[in-house]
Amino acid sequence: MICGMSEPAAAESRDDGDLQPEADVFARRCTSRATLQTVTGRWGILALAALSEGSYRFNALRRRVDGVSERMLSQTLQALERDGLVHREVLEAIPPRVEYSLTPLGIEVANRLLDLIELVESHMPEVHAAQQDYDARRRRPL
Amino acid sequence: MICGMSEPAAAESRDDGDLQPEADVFARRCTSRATLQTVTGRWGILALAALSEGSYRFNALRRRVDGVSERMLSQTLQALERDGLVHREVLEAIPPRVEYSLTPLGIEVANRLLDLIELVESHMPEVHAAQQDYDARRRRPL
DNA sequence: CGGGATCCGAGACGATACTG
DNA sequence: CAGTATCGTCTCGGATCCCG
Repeated sequence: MICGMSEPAAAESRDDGDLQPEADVFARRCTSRATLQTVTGRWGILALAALSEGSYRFNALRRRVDGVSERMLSQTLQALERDGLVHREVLEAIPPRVEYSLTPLGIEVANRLLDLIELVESHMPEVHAAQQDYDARRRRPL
Repeated sequence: MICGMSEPAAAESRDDGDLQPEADVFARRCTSRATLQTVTGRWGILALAALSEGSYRFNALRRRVDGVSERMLSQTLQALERDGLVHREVLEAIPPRVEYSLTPLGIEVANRLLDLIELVESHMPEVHAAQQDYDARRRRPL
């Protein structure tokens, strides 16, 4: 089973969404849902999208992803590295130098994200119109 | 400019990421980033993915998206409706009946999300292997 | 330069109760 | 059935200080 999250001794197989042969994001405890979150999280998307342009050093990436704090970028990169999407290479030098780049899987994921980003960006006028429409209708329900 | 968020009287144009002719998720205050978050948020993805299977009523959708609370589903659907991705239709009847479905734009977005979901699900074995590798290396740094 | 450790507020989230 | 309201919890995320 792909969905399994081998927890030491908590909540054994009384669930039904746990015995599936394949990953299913709709199942509550499926690990694919967690992975999807690290990928689509607030900073995960942007980090992957930025790294799809090429490798970055920590602070360069921080400047590229406008608004991210050191802490969150560090956390995000660790999560992405753990899931095998980002490769971290420490270059022995003074001052320290660390290069981040995408793994093959990371590239695949990033490509999908870029598709999505491009789609959303190109349709922002529609979205803004819908928002104004919605907000107007909510102030005067009818 | 697409990135603009017309705020009454706060933080005028001393920013640089605000005068662009196009949307850019990398810019801190770009509205496309917010939209991307409602779309890729924890429940947003799953709601859109579920609705790509066809229209759903509120509680049916709640059952489909395993683990979501009434509150969060309601919030998520409102955000998606506001951005013009989900259509909400109230059928006058007793008991009340509300159908949720995707708009044309919502379908486009959902398709991209399904691509991403499928990719992630199919690579979960790789991800799990990477995680175990990472965790093992962190316990014994070298 | 590339982070880790800590503190703390804001918002996400879930459970429950209530309404039309 | 389809939500809203309220509350308490808990994680996210920013600011700051610190170290190699």
